[in-house]
Amino acid sequence: MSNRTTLRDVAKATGVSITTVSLVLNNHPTRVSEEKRELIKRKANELNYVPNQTARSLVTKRSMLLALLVPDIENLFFASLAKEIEDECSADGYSLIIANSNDSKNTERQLLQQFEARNIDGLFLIPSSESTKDSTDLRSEVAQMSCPVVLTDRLVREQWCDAAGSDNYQGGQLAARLFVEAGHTHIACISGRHDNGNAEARKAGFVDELGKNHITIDPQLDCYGAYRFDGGYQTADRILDSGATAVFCCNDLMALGFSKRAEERNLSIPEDISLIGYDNVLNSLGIASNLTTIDQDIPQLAKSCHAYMMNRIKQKASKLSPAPWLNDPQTSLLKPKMIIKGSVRTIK
Amino acid sequence: MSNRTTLRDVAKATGVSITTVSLVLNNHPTRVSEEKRELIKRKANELNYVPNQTARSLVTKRSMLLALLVPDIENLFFASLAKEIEDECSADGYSLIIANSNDSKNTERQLLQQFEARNIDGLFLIPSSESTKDSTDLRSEVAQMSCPVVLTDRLVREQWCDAAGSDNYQGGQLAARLFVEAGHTHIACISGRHDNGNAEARKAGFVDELGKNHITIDPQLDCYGAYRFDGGYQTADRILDSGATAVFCCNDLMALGFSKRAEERNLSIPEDISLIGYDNVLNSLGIASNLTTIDQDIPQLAKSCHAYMMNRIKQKASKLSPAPWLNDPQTSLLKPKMIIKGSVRTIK
DNA sequence: AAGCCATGACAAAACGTTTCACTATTATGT
DNA sequence: ACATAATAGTGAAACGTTTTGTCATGGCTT
Repeated sequence: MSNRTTLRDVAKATGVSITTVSLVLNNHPTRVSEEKRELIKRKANELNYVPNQTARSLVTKRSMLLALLVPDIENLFFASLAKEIEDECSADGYSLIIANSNDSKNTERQLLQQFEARNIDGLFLIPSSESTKDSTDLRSEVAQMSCPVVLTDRLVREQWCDAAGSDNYQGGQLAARLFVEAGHTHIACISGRHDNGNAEARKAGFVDELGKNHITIDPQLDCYGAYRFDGGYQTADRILDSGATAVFCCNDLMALGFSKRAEERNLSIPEDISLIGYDNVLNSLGIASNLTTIDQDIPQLAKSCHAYMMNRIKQKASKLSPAPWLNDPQTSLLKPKMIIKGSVRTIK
Repeated sequence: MSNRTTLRDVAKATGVSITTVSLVLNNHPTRVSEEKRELIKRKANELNYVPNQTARSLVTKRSMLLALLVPDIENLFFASLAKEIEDECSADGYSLIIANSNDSKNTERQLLQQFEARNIDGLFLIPSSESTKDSTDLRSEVAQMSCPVVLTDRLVREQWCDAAGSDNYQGGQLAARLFVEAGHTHIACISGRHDNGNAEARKAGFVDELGKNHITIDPQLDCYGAYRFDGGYQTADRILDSGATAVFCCNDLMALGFSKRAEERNLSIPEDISLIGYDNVLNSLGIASNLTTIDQDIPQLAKSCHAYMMNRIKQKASKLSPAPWLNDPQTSLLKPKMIIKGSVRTIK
């Protein structure tokens, strides 16, 4: 509205200059008598003065606004990540714009422009699947931005800016090791054909680790599905008919679908077949489950990203080079954690 | 950063005034020769000029920024709503700030202030549970805002600003009617003790409609649980032991928990007991399910809210009264829709 | 030749802050 | 009594836009 209280109004009401009011309300170290100080604060309160962040941004060149670009806010993993990142940011006085790219490279590009126009102070970027496959376009778009960018969750092959994600390869290895230690040799895997690299890495780690133990996956049992309930449900029959004793699903929803089908066939987990999922997402969905799965520490991931961001923001304030956040890019890969529930049986 | 291209830069590069550049780039109807027009646009592009929305906001008094305050972004319902609202807004050139109140009245208040400071053009507000119960505080906070507010999804008893939600009472009635028509008379209900009024309304509609058909719910079978999987799972035994033939769960997750327990006891749905859920959320979660449930048309809800918002924004631009969006508040209640799957059996 | 209109373009104010450099007043030291 | 220093506070520029009112030019009408 037009009639919000401004510094000028407060100044007028207290009989001092705008400068003084500004100085006092921002608690700047300046010489103003205690009485005036009190008076100004009181009046500002009375008049319901709220500083105009827009005007402030214009002169300070800091908007106190960060942005998070997610491929799909309806995906619980991203929603949780968004929540955690927002918590981190607001603890530092920043607001967060959350926007959806719908995993489209095009929307992604448009949103980067929008963010730039809004003078955000930093961007947490979860690239679209397409951009993870070939990041050259994204890279040049990011280079045009005038604020730090931190690649979040989804890494790209080339390392050209700070990035924090989860070590999916190692997660796959963990799953493999658990199966091996439990004595399984006839093992299946359900992954997806098209993805952003994360699930791919899970499978690679799984397969490689099995290989180290001289176990190979029967190509018949190397299944692909959508990353949803159906993906597990539909491929279940093939695996259940094969006599495999263990299945690794590249995410929990597929594992849930798999177990549903197993149940329908009166097979039980883990008595008849062992199962490992990925993401540890079922409990957050409110679905009680005994699925052994692999957890990505989302709060920790948020912390890492946020830490990178704050560093770059500080650095930017001090340096003069054009895009200091593209120098010396850091990457951190969080260790995944096995969450042991009851879905893996030891074979003697 | 400091070195973004400004209007001045473009003006200098083309040898015209800042005014002219601004006029041309905004496609204002003004008299500028075609050659200059082209030249300006070309140069602006070359220099990668991006208008500074902050500066623009300061003078136009429109930030093109809307905000959405949700109680819990990790709740799929809100996540979907957020996505839909964002889509609506960005189609109009607005950006959306999504923030989490964690259902805390306190955080809610703080965020309202933040939004105000940022000169948002409008706020979609999903009140905290506490505020739905007693909205007097919220009301006065909203009255302090200088932008339109639209109450979203969660209504408050007093109608003091535009609001759009779903008719939960009617949803409960739908469930009751379906059971009645299917010939059920021994009916149970699982709801939650503490909520924001929405699930309460569902239950009230359910109970009232049953009453009209001279059916009452045995107090023994009027159960309360948390609004999660466990809520249904834990109360299941009591209901299953009672000989009830039908259960209405105030949300899908409780229904899922209930059916899990039933399955464990080798009872099947709907052969042994009929079940209705609420929210139609399982399929969006990627969980295939045969649960008959009640759907809230989220895209439509988003459209309604957005329509209210755009009207109020227009109105504000034209009127001079202090807070025109508090006059003549509109409320719209969307009709819920029964999604028939296979979880209700007809008793002959 | 004077008046008028259309065209093409611009200067300057305004938006609400922050911040730098500066002034006016009073107190202190000698 | 004078210089110096500390105290209390202010004026004005700057941030990058939008927008209003004005100006210069040249062609057309009378």
